Amino acid sequence: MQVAVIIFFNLQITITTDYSLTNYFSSCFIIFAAQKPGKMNIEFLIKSSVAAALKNLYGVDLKEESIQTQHTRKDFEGDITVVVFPFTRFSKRSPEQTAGDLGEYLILNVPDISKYNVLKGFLNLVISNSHWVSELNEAFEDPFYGTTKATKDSKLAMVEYSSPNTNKPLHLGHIRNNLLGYSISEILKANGNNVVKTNIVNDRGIHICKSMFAWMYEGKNETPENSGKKGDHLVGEYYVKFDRMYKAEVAALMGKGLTKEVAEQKAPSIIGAREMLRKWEQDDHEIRNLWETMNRWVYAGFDETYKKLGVDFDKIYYESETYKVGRDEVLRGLDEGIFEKQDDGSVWANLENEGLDRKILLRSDGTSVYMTQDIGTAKLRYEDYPIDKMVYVVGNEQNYHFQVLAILLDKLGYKWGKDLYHFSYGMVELPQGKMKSREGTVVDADDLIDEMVNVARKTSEELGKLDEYDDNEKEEIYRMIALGALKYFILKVDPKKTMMFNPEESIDFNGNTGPFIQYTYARIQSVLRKAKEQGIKWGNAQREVELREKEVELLKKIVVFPEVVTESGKLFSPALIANYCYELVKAYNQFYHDITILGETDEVIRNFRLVMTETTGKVIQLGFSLLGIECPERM
RNA sequence: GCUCUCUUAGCUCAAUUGGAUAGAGCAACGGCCUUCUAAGCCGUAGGUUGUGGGUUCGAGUCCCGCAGGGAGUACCA
Repeated sequence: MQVAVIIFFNLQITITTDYSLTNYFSSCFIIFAAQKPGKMNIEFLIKSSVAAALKNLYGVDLKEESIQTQHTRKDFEGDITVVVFPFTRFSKRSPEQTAGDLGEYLILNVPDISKYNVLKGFLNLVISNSHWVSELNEAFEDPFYGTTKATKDSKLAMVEYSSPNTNKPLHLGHIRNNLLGYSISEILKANGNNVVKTNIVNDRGIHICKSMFAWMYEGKNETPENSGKKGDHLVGEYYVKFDRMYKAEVAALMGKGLTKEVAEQKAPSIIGAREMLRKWEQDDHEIRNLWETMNRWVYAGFDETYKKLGVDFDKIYYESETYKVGRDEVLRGLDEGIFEKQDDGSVWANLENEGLDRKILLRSDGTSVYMTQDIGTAKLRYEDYPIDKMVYVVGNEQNYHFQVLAILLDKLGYKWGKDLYHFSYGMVELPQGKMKSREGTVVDADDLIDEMVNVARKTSEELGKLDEYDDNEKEEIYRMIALGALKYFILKVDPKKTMMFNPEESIDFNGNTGPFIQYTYARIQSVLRKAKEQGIKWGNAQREVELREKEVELLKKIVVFPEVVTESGKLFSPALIANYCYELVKAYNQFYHDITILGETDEVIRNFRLVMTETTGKVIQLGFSLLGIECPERM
């Protein structure tokens, strides 16, 4: 039986006036996976034994959580290290002596500890091989090793990601968002949560009106069908055309002596687009039809890109369906005196008491802004689902927006308002700096994926390992490798950090890359295939098998996988999974290089190596599935 | 201006959240395929963790100052 207890820490109650980011958005979705009864995790066992030792030796009561352990560094002998500095105040002895006391106690009381040594204030414990082997057997037997299945009663997390505007195609920035959103969802699932993946499509607003305006004036009835262009790209072209038109008009007006500010308001194209937005909100037939048509083109394009990326959604919200709910909420807030109306008719929230500025909620012409619809969307979602945790995967440029959103929802009386979690990730930069559509430096998602596939094809053909496959199978493998490279490259870096994407260097398949890890997986499958061909059968390893150093290292890497899954769930970090997979694979390749598997004549040892090989493959696949990366059987 | 944030090897990133001698990959140089997939393995070289102080048994990590990047502060989304 497997039990998972999930506890939500609500960190905001203590402070009433401080609305700083840390209070709202520090990771407050903390998961505790309970130990399986009878199968005590070794670190926990050591912690409780240390606690008992401290009580016994020095008469102090310390909780297990306050005892620090870590994996012993490679340069020292041992597997698990207890940090004893904090205990010297109780022992009134030197760190070395204290560590020695504890070591003696542990070796007498914990059978799985075979040796210990002391260095300064560090007590290094050597765990017996038989313990590691029995953990390996558990991993070997469990097809979902390291993960916890959700039940009907598990907590429900809703994860919003992607959230495109419908006026232009997806680019590199969206790719990071989509990969993070998908991966975070998988990681939360693996930690025993129910997850609803959702997408809010920003299908209405001034941006799409700009594309519509340009299409009406310059479009000549161009459609995806008659032009052969992908729908989202076509609409994006008109957005760019609008921008050019607008810039030219502003320049012309400034030439006539208007100031920049006035010219920007008086340009005919922007007035036209605004008029379209106003008509749209009034349900004008002609405008609505054009809007529907152009959005339909865009969705067809997006679907293609999502499919290529391998991401999906359980529930899609459209801003056009939620903004009214938001507007009603704002008007209710106005009635209740939470918000205020300015003379020109615009509605504002005054957040000066919270240390922030005033924020507009409705324009003077009555139309909604981004914030308005986000209020409505949030309300609808909580009506539609019994959400325990709402996660927004949105770039850190919107930190302020989400800080304000949480406060507004709180002011509107929603108790969950302050529990919204903004999973704030860093921007993607190019060697030339930020991506700018006007300067043509945007890396288009479709182009990038196609380019990655081309490189994968070329590399694979040079290596010539897939020659006996037919073309369809080959293309499928090229696709897996290309996406493996792209996804791993992006997910291996800490989501919070700004990352650099160099299109040339990112298309590398050697070293710390997705294809290297996929390659190791393929290699493992090859060994297992050969074993089967030779009629070899393998099963649970014998506990008393003799182990070589590379084997122990690999073994220890395999069995920390569950810990990594838990940690990545707590920290919302696919990067932890990615970096773990790399370390695991590195350990496997060293083992593979130095030690024969099928060539081993001692059947007990050969069996152990096969169990370890198969389990490594499984863990790679499980880990990569949390990143949304597939593993080919051959490459 | 104000708020937030970042700065680790030539480049791209790690560092078990305050622990031991700061690690990988790429790039450079040298070695290993008659043996389970060389998209691999091994080695050499590369660092005053931007800078100055502070906190303590211990700081890349926490606090304060300075320098330099980035983001936000819109009737944009």
